[in-house]
Amino acid sequence: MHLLRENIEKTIGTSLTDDEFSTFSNFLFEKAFDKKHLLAEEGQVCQYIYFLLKGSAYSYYTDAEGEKHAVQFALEDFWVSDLYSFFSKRTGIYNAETLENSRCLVLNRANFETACNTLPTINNYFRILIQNAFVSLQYRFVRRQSADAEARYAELMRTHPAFIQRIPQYLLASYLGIKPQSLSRIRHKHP
Amino acid sequence: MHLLRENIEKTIGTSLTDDEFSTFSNFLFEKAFDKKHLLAEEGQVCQYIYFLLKGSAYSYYTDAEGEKHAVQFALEDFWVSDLYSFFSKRTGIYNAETLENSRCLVLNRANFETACNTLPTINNYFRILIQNAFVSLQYRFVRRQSADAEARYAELMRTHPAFIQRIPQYLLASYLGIKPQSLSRIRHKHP
DNA sequence: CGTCTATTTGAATGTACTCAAAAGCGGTGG
DNA sequence: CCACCGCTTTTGAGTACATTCAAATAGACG
Repeated sequence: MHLLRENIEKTIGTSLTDDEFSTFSNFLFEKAFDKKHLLAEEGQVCQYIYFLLKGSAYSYYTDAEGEKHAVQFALEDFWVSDLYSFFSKRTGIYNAETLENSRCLVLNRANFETACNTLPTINNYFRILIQNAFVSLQYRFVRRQSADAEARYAELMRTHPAFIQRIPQYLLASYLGIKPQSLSRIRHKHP
Repeated sequence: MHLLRENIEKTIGTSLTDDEFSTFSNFLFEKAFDKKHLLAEEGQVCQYIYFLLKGSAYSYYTDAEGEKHAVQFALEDFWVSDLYSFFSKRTGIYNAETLENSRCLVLNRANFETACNTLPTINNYFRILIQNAFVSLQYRFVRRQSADAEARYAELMRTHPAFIQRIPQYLLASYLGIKPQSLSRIRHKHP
């Protein structure tokens, strides 16, 4: 729980009062999930977002051929969900699932909206969080367009070494937009 | 100006009071720009975001080889800027420039922050705006990973016909992550 | 252990790229 | 007005990065 408080304070750049945080934390509940548990499912309207206290998870997109494409990885201190569905209330197009046994703080949409509308600090927190997510994704996108697989992998190693350690290779490949065979060849060249 | 008000009301799903809107509009000023005017420049900290009242603009990333990659197009009713730099206050890595002679509403960062911190409705507006931008970009990203150039172009035609009309082909190609020659070949096949 | 999943390696293939050049379009000035 | 210039689009031929298909090896889990 204090992991979330730290995350909020780090994100907005100021401390929370105990009161503010405790008000917000009443909107959340803690829950443990087994490995491979589906947190969000394509075809369902996604009702929750999850803050990882322990463990790991990822979200992915399944294309028409049934191929899965990793969208986001979440380790401790990350939020994960199908944000498309959560924000738009529409049928989900992504899946999210745990990679390890995990403990999460869970926030449902009604509470998310109430918190945003009644706690300016929290509204701010989520605005900044999503701003950061947006600029990160935009950068990942332009690198996907402009750099080859080898350079993108090198960049991932540099910026997210924890992913390389904890996420299986075929998912890292998918995240980079290549096939597991290609990533294996890249790793072979650069030990 | 009323274009912005409509955009806000459409985005947050409720109307603004005249008072709220007029308070917010005091943070903005209107400005005309010639075609090819740089709105945000790589290497500079980006101080403004621009809401297009008339005309068009786009943002792009320049890679190590000097190749330009279109990141976003903006027509009337769109915001455009280097959001990475604007939000983070860091040296910009994107450029933004007008494609036609344009009129914009300009919002500087200090005013953006003041507006977000003093006008809950506006904070909400920008949070939802960026949420929408995020989910759109995420979808564009997974389609980049999972669909070939032809399918991505067909999708762009369907979802953003106005882009096809008003944006030069070499920029559309770049936006799709392909070369102008390739887009030309795709268009040749599918008239 | 045995089975299932993940990773590695090899060879052939394909989508989009590069290089190259021609044709089309648009604006500018003589 | 049209001739010219620069920029955009088209078309052709050869190429490359990553893919597909295939199979062997390695690793994880019950």
